[in-house]
Amino acid sequence: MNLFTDIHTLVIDSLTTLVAEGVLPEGLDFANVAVEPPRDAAHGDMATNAAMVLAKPAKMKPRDIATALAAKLSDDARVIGAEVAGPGFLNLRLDNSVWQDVLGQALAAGAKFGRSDVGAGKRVNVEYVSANPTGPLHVGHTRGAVFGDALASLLDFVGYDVTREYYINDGGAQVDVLARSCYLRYLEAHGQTVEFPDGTYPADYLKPVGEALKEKYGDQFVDQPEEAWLAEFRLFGIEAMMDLIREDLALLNIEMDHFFSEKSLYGTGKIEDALKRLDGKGLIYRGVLEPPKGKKPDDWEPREQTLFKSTDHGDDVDRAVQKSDGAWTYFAPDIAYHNDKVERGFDALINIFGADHGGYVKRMKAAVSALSDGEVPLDIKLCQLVKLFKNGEEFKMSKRAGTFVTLRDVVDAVGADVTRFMLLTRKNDQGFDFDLDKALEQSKDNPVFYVQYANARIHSTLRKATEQGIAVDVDTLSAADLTLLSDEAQISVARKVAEWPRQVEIAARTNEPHRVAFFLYDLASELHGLYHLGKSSENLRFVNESSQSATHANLALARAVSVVISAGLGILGVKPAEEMR
RNA sequence: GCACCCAUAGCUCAGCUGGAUAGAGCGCUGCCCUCCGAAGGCAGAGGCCUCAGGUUCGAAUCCUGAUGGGUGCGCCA
Repeated sequence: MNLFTDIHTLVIDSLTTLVAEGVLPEGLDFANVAVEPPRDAAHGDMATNAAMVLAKPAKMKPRDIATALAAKLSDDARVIGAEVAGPGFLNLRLDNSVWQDVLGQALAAGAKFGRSDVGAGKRVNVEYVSANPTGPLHVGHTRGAVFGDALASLLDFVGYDVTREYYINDGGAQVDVLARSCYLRYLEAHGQTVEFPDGTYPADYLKPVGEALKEKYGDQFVDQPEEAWLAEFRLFGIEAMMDLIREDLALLNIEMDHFFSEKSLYGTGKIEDALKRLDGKGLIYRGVLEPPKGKKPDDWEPREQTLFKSTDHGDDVDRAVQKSDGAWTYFAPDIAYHNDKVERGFDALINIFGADHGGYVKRMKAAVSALSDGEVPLDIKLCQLVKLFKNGEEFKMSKRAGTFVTLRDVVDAVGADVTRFMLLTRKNDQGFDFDLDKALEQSKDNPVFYVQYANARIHSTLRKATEQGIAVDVDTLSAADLTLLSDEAQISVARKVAEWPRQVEIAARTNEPHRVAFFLYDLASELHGLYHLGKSSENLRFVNESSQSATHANLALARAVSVVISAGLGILGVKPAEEMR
């Protein structure tokens, strides 16, 4: 299915034969032998570095190895040229039929084209968003939400068994603050004038919660002390906020498989169990932490508390799991939560954090490493900050000034598809300036539009063909004589299509969905280019009046491109457009 | 003070885990609609990949150290 792995296999087989024949010495390690598309198409279709990698261990000249390998590879029908170049590269030229075959495969596989089993059904847990249940999602959360979701889809595409998970921080002091803020709105709903002291949330989105509380409880808590209503209001508030958050996620078509409650870890022995597990490995001890350097802690005094020896697993300092008064730190339930993930049997864990949580990476990795004895890898992807721009000016976020830019604001402004694509057209660890005006522009400057346009063009062409009485269904196109696609421009597009399975694999291996977005842009560019060549040469026109068989072949090519664009956009969570409006 | 991330064209960014002459969009200079959507295409100019060392056949990519920017850093959440 993946042409590159096929050729890689061919190269390795040929090398093995050369060893058997005594041309190459025994015991060579072929692990570093790579087969890649050369950067410059003039160098051929594929290139291998085998000769250079093996030259030293084999104690031979690279060019001698390359020459021997070239002779072997030329025996394969697919290889029509093998040239030694530069320091010892071996450039392979493949028969056009190779690319034409791939198009046939793409049409036959449809939406499945590019899927693979490299994930081997391994269970991966992708935790993302995990915003505190104290309000709607804002721009900062949006990037992590989109990134995590696309990554999950990507991993699913290459054969992992993926669980999308959200950790609800409903156990700490911030939900008490929420409860108090809800109470103030509740009083307000009863006609009182309220003020929001420091340490409460004055936000408008709690007004309806206040109303709902009034609806539910009437005035029974109006003059009551905090103990009377805190627990109830907290529960109610969290539920309301999670509803809000779920709605926000739905705006971006994100649906979680599992919501995990921090609260469920308390009073159930889960935290104790997790720490016992660490203790059993000798990683829990009583001790005193060094004061933090740099900042001048005015109220610092050394106190003995329970610590996790995270330095044994790569952290810079050991971390407290229990405060000196015996209460759990924030880290303790986090350990328990990840212990739970390990116990649920996941083969790999991925967490998506905002840049502001960069400081927790080491300790979380240390915890998972310790809990799973290094068996379960935890990859943490940090999403850097998003700055919003409109009319060339930056939108500053400030809760106090009330300029709180929500996820909903962004989606309202540019739509879910644009939001998703734009945020994914960037490496996660790169900061992002999101220009809302540009995102709405319908031009080449806007990658979403450009890719969508390519797909719409294909469908427009297919519609046009249908109007002319030409059959464009998949069966007809699959039966087309693809050998007619022999022009370099057509083969070039086919090459790009053939690259898709490889690109998804790379993207999945590196946990980098942005690679998919960039690939789609390139593919769209190929398509636009070929389309315009049709203006000058008739046989490159998708609909060719003088030859029905050429038309079918061209439309097969176009449809194969569409198949890949649809699949790629599917991974990114963007709906492929069949026409532009 | 410490940790993590980033530094590539005037601007915004890619660069397939070490490969050949470092790519794309915008902007700039030109060209291309009697034609399946010009909402596009083609071409040109533009680079000491921040700097200095190191590793090797080979470095934008890996290591060390600077410099500049970002994000964090107690028993907070």
